[in-house]
Amino acid sequence: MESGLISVDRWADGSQAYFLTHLHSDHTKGLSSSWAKGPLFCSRLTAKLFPFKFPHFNLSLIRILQIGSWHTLSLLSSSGSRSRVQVMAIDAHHCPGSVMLVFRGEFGCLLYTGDFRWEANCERAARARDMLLGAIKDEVVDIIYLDNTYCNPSYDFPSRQVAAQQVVNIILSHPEHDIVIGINTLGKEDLLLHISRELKIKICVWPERLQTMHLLGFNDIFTTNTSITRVRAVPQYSFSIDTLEALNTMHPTIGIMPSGLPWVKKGLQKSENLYSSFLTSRSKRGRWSANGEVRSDQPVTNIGLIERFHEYMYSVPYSDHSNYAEIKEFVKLVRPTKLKGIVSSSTCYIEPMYYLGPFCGVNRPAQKLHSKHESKGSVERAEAVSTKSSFHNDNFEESENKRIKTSKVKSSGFRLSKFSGLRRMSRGAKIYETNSPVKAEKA
DNA sequence: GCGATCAGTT
DNA sequence: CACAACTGATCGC
Repeated sequence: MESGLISVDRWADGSQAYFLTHLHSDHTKGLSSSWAKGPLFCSRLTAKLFPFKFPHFNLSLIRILQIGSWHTLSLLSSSGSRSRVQVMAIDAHHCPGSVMLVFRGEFGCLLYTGDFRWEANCERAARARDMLLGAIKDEVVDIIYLDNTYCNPSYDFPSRQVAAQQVVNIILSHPEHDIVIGINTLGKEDLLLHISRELKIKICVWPERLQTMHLLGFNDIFTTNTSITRVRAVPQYSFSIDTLEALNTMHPTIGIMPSGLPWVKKGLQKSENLYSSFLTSRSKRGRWSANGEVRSDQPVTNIGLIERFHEYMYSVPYSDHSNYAEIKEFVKLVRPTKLKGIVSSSTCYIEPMYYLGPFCGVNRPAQKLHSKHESKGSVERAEAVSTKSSFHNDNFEESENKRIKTSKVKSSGFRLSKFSGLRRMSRGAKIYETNSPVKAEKA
């Protein structure tokens, strides 16, 4: 394999520059405290959090990318000549420190989103949007390496703002309960801040998480003292129905999982009314206890599901990844020549071009302005294609499921080692080789 | 002790 | 069941 490469969230040998979009463990697999393969570029905040995750990391290898500024690297091609590469980091709004990366060079212009949430109507998103448009205004983006986690029209869930308010409503409807919220080592801070602000209470976290909060600059909102607040965040992995049942033998407690499982809609495109609130239907069915819980006469603004899948446990669709509509908006904004997914999941991986191909194309500014008039028509055409596609996709998923079920049956009685082969593949990409056309591969 | 892989959790 | 993000066990060095 040729040398002279750039790697993003990928840590194999052979690159001259390594980029980290954010500090979640599925993007740092292969990174360690003893890292010595080359310079590592990341945002200032990621760099600040770095020693916490990798205590003895050689910090002299870290290069900070100023958000919104072009940085120029000079890489050595195999022929010995220098090749100039420019890179800009842009806020990805996924977790603290997370960025997307725009690369320019003789290979063209590439955009690596990392994990990202592209929410409209938020100041921070507007800044990122302006930055991105500024960065690519004179470019044609050849490839987006896309966070395609929820790149499927069936993934529909509300903004984090709305989901956070849903959490607050659940807490308000349980005035006598202790509240336990499952979170990971990084991310969902905004949710906790929202709760703290709305309810005017501190949030309890575990000691390491408090350190992280302090590093992030939140000094007065969080505590490790369980006795001064009824809202507590705990590591998601250590949080189960069993835990809650045990807690409930001491004191009434409910759990909230701000993450993502059951928003997958089954009959979504059917007559199922998107706007009929799950809350309402639940309370009609009497699944909510009577005393002061969420009432059915409140304004129905929640589109995503709040699911109470256990007496003590709620699931709220608070996601740090973009939903399908947001991904679509993003692709329409950038109009890349091509898309590649950076996530390939065990089941139902859909090639992003399958749905979003219609939104790719030339992104020259003149055409963007022009397209205003025609956008309606083109969107409608695209929707038609998309709808059609989803039919095929349903079939695809179904057959996938059948296939897996079949293999399950065939090997019943065994722990399926076959499954391990189907598990999530690691993310990241080697996105540039000098002296060769743009080339990418999943790790 | 370290890294990689696998298994299992919510 | 689905997913992202994570811990923990085990193996080879």
